[in-house]
Amino acid sequence: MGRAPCCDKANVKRGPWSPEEDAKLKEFIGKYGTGGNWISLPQKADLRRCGKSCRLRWLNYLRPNIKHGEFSEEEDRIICTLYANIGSKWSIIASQLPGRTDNDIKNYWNTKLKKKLMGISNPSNQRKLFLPFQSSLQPFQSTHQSTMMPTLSQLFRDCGLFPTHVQANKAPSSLPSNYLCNTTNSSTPFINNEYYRFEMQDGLMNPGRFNNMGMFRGKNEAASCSSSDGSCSQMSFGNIKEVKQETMMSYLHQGHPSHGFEDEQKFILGYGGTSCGDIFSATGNRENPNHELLQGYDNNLEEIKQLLRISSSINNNSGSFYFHNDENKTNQRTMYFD
DNA sequence: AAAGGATACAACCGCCACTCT
DNA sequence: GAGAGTGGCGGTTGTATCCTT
Repeated sequence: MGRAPCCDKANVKRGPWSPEEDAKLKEFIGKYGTGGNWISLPQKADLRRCGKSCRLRWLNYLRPNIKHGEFSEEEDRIICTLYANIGSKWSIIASQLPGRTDNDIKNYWNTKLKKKLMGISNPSNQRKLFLPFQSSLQPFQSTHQSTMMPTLSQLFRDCGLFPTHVQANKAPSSLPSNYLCNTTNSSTPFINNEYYRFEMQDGLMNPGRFNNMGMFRGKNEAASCSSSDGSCSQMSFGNIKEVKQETMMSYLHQGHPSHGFEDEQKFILGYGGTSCGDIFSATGNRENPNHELLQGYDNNLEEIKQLLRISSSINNNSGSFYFHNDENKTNQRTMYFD
């Protein structure tokens, strides 16, 4: 037997509030306050409404100092930052935005902000994310490693991603085929038909919802999403990601199959290859010595972490980053979301 | 101009935690 | 300690409005 309803649903009005109802509620609370009991308030205020409905109407719409209308850039930033760190704790987020209600922020996130972040991810429309990477980044130089730089595995681990090693014959049968690299290229030194799954650590992000986060990178996937001028490469992660080692290593050793390694090594492929190889290293399978660093990204580490978290959050099925390098401005890189 | 789809936002629902008896 | 009552919260739905064809 379920619990009794908070009110007699047959005898309460539902749906949008009329101006008269608003006025009654406002007047009553203005005179008497809520009395610490929302359930009994409607009767006292002569409102045929559920107490919960009164509470919601007051908190979200009628109470003083409610801010309506457009969210500012600063508010966007705060919401993104907090969402990235604590998830959908709307009441906590609202507490950091005076005048905004949790409902407001939740609606704003679900209808606009999330799409805004996702929309700019499409490299084809070349819309920039809210924060372009524009800094004094140095081009990736695999021969100049610095032990001061964080490795990508560290970075991902900071964001709750960690690798677990899965043998091919133990790979789940439900593995979606489109995430497998079907290349038959056997010239790479790692053709063990091994898969790697990267999962989210519980607790860091919304537990349960993100518990199968992972990342992949492969010939096919990268080729399919590279920009036309070849200056854009991809690093992806999502819910169901199995990585074929062969695919990864082909990057490390051969470079991008469609663009060639030389052109992109210092900017993007170096980065992508780095990520794969470095994460592989956590399982003891790394062979390429030149993929250790996130060179040049140290100043933006927190931003990258934040973006990783946000992108993870807003992509239930798959997610991608695109690092775009403007060849005319060698120190400018832009990060796109998918 | 009309129809259908998309979007924005108010409101509702159900669960959980806390308090009181 | 148990159970009822209530507030608070996040997810979801309903609907008015806007946009596109």
